[in-house]
Amino acid sequence: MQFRTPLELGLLIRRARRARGMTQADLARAAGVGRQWIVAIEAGKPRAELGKAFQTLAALDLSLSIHGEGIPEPPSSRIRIAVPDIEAVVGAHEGPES
Amino acid sequence: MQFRTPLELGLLIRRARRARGMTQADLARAAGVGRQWIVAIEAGKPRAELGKAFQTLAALDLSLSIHGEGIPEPPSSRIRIAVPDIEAVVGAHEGPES
DNA sequence: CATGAATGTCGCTGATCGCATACATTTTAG
DNA sequence: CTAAAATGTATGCGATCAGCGACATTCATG
Repeated sequence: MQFRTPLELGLLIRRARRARGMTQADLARAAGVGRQWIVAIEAGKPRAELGKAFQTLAALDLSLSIHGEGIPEPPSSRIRIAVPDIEAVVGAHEGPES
Repeated sequence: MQFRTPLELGLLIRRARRARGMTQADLARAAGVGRQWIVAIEAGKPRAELGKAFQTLAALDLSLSIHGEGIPEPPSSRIRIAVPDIEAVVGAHEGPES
């Protein structure tokens, strides 16, 4: 699921929290922040602390990923293809040289 | 590329910035923040403003995604399989009933 | 409808923010 | 090596934060 604003992040946090049957107070305790802060982040507060956002995502067992120019791709998505040495293959069919 | 801390985010921002040949001042201007803030975020400052982080990612044309319990998957990754109506299939081979 | 839980809001406080400017240090070119 | 550019650091400033406690409001559920 892609997102690009604090508001979208807040809505996603809320969905995930509810999917786990947690109250704002529960999540606040689990993330080590004030309940008020959860209220704010779910409402999309743009000036909230970045670090607490990470703590909250961790408390919800959510993982973030980023991608774009200059960001390495995970190896799992990089398909490795064995490229044969053409000369060697051809040579094998022609028998030893000269 | 997955990440879970402000420091990792900072390093990724730095890599993306350099991949684009931008200086911190360039990025600061593009993202609408002070150069000092770029220095801080790249260093992993945990109390930086969430909103400015989004602005910065946008300025670098980077996109964020999140996943975990309670987060909807993008439709493109959901493979749709047509499930045949077994009764109907069997019936077609047996001819009309009774 | 009644009640308790969950959620949103207010005012207060000490702490921190982010910007600007100036300066120090490191890196990059010539 | 030297000069310029890029990056990191320090100080001062007004503005905002996040937590707390107390309420107000909305949501469930019987």
